[in-house]
Amino acid sequence: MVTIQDVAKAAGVSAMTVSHVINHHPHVRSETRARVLQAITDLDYRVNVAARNLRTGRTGTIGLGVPEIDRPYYGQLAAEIIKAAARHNLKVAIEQTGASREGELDALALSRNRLYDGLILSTVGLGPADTDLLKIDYPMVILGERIFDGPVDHVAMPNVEGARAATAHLIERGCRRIALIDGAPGEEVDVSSLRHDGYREALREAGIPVDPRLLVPIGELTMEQGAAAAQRVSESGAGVDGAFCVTDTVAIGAMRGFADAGMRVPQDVRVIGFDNIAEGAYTVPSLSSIDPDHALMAGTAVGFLVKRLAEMGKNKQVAREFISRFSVVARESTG
Amino acid sequence: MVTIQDVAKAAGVSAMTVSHVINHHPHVRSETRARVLQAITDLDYRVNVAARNLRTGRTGTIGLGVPEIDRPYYGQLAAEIIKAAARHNLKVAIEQTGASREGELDALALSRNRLYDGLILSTVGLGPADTDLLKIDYPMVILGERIFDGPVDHVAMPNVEGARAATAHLIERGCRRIALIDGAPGEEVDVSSLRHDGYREALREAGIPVDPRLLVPIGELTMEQGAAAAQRVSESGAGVDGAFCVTDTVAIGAMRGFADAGMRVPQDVRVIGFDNIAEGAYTVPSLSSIDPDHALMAGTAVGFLVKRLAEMGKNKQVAREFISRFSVVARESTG
DNA sequence: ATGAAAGCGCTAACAC
DNA sequence: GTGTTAGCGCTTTCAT
Repeated sequence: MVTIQDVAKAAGVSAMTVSHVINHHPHVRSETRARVLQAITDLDYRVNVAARNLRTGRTGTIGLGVPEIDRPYYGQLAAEIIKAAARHNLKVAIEQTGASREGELDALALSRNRLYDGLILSTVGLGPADTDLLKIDYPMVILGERIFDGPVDHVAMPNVEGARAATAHLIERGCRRIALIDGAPGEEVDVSSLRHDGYREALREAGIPVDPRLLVPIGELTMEQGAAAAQRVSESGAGVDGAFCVTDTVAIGAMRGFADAGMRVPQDVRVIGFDNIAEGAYTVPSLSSIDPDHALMAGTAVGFLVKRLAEMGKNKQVAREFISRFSVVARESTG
Repeated sequence: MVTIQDVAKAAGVSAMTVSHVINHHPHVRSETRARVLQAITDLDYRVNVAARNLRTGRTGTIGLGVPEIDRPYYGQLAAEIIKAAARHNLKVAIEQTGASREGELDALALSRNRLYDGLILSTVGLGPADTDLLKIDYPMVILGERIFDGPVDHVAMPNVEGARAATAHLIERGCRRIALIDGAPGEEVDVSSLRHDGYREALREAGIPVDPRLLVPIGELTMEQGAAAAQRVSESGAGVDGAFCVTDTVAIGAMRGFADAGMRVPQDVRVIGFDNIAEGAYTVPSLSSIDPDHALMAGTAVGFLVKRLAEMGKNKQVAREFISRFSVVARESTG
């Protein structure tokens, strides 16, 4: 293995000078720099990342904690985050939390190992009760929900407003018996309950009462459970004519479930989701959705983290917060 | 920061003993071990991973190079690989190669930085011409295609056989004018050309001539291009009554394209894909596919890599190779 | 503009 | 079963 010493010897300088060249420090004569660069090329020298890490305390890698990387929404988010991180010369390691509080706490615990320079954590299981656990001196950005008051950076979706707009969109299209297919209510203030609030707001504004028979909670936000929920509400005799699904994944499942129940989308029942995953444009019928601008969220989250990294050791700054914009994407499923 | 020395002092032993305890070395008196563990707990000690890396030359992280993590197939593969790696206490960092030869070469180049202990690379752009570039002394597993003769481990799909079975399935269901929607032919022996071969074999076995008008190459294996291709072949007057799509993603797009062209699936045209991504079970109609057993492939790839890691420094072993099994998943799209 | 010294925290090799 | 020594490759500090 070629070390910085070998390069120094070959270039007739000290290891320090080689280090200066590698790290683009200014005070190196250009003639010296050229000699060093030549030696680096000749010997095919590569910095030993582990040694640099030990010395600098940085690893050049950030962690990304998501429920499961194979869910389309998180895959698309991860793709954007990896690209944004690359612009800052940061690598991204993926942790799968399994959408559980325990998994998310495990991801948090990693921070203490200083395996990564920072962590972007997409929470769905943690709640306000866990605020204290987030009070760690470690660069971290919580992604997805805005549920903690603690001094931690957030990049959030416009959950309530987006859900209200989605529901209002169905109402505009003539729906009056709108089902809400969302996560089972828990004690945590999570994505489902925020979108649940938006649904209720839109109904109230339109003067439509909430019918409990149209509230269909599911245990997991999967296509499978979305399909089962749609079938259940179709056959319940509640007279459903629209469905707001808490995520696109659930919505795609729901469209499948309605088809199985003999309901046509959008003629018999209109369906809208949330997230605007890429697949939604290609389903039959194509899926209307709320687009929270993934790329903007991903870029902002990485930007927040990079700022935190730069601030390490300095006085703690106030928590940054960003709530993404959204737009209603009307496609065939609400046509 | 608490170091191993601090723990040693607190426990009244040497740093070496603490190290032995941490690394589960056998020859430590259980009474001593207990004292050390107590000190670790009391001080909330964490190993400094960077220091350990420098000393051992291992990082505990492997790289996974995929075209794009937001494509369902790669997301599902990555999820399995992360789980399999976790069983060996390995973290996974994701590199996106953009499905280009350059991106894949970049991922390969990372090996020289020794940033990861090894690399699992899902190739779609590299070809036999790049064999020499793979002759590096670095633990690596090529995933997805079996196209190199070099001394590098492979985990491959049954591409030709799977494609033949998919096409044969369409023929069984009565199709005679079967379109092939696959990647544009290049010089590389890539996934498309292998599945192309399988398609031709099945037609030959059934005595059906290949009609060039039914061969629809696309530039990128996306839903968008799948949709465009389906529309094109529908409107070409070639009388298509079936379509084998090189991936499920393309097939989902193709079903959309057929719908846009006024063709009903499966009544007017039957469609089958390849990969059996989770979404295929929930499309309307649900998508028939070839299931190459992702979990088995992922587990085998990680297993190969772990074996290579264990062999580092020893004599080079012969390249391992594994070709996954497959099954035909018949759903509504070929009903 | 360049370099000498020191040491980041850990563990392999060996001694006892 | 436990401890001593040495050093992994790099960069911070400070000197010149």
